[in-house]
Amino acid sequence: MVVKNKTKESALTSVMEDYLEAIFDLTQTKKVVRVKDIAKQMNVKMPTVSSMLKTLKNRNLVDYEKYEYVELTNAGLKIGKEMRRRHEVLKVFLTDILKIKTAIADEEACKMEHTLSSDTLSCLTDFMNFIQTCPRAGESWLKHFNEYRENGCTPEKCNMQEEKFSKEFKNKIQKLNKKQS
Amino acid sequence: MVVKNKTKESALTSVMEDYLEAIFDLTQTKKVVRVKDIAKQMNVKMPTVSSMLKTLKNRNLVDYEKYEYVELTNAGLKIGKEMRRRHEVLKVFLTDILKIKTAIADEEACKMEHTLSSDTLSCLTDFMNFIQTCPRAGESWLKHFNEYRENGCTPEKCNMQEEKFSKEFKNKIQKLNKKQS
DNA sequence: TTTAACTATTAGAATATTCTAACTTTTTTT
DNA sequence: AAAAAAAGTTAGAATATTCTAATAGTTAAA
Repeated sequence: MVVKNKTKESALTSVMEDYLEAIFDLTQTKKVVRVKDIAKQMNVKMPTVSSMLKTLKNRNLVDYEKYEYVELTNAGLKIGKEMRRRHEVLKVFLTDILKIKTAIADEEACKMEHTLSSDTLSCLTDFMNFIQTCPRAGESWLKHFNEYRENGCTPEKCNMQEEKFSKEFKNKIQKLNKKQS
Repeated sequence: MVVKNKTKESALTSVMEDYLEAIFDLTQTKKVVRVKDIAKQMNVKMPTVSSMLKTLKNRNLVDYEKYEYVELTNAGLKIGKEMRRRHEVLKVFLTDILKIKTAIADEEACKMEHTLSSDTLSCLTDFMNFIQTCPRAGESWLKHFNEYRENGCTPEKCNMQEEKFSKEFKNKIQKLNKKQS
């Protein structure tokens, strides 16, 4: 009996990427990852997870045997981690620059992370780095952006004190720059 | 014989939105819109368009009779136009702020326009308005962002001359604020 | 250790989008 | 107007993702 190696070489779908990210996230939190956990995280039913695990296994992205724990292969880990990084970049932009609420920012980041090329994403991190570094921007500048949003138009308040960002914010952005780790 | 009104009330898929935007774009350029034009614009084959037109017709988003021209209904027009506006907002952000090349910006905008909520999108326009209005930002500030990208780190160049943006840029952003028109 | 409660799998169906191949209508050319 | 070309349609299949219902393993409790 001939058993074919069914590795598909076509591009991953964004749904597959979502599953890899979800599994990656779960391995950070839990000791072991199970079908049920993934189903909950992805907001789908268990049979859906079973079938996706088959797909991911065919592509050598997960190690999985029926009824056992789910583990990412190196290839799967790499993708899951990268999706997580993208998610974080977008989330920081949405929450810390655009001042969007965390819950919503998470949702939107989740959808955007698949659509943006890594080039665009690195432009965005550069932009955030720049905002953080440039003496003409700074924290008060962003604060004025908020006032601007709320009151309409008060840009004359943006005066010129040189100002840096908090260490927390800097660290946050710093981390986003690393592609591998 | 009973003929059901097959209007579906479930949410539009992003593919449907793409088609509506494509048809809207084509009506701006061409006198009449045909299946062939949509197929070209969407990069699909004609039968795919035929079948999508049926779907959109069932939802009362297009007026279409076999072999005739395609027209948007008011409902379809509204959606097509809104998708176009979203596309523009994102494209301006990508090209004018992040300095991404037009062709790539178009691609990415096309994918992002479906994923962002209108709240987030309006935060983004606010942000662009603010950058354009705030005396601490301005055109030279963005220029320094570019230098920053290329050379690594030269934010000390961001000094304090008050500076406004060109009228072209202002107009561009101004237009993006109107939701209806 | 047998039962009960979870957890997970298979089988089969539904939806959405796309394609190719074959056929039909419409338009243009000779 | 007949033939050729272009445009459009239908039918049928493929892929990806999801679901429900029914079944089967696994673990914990009595």
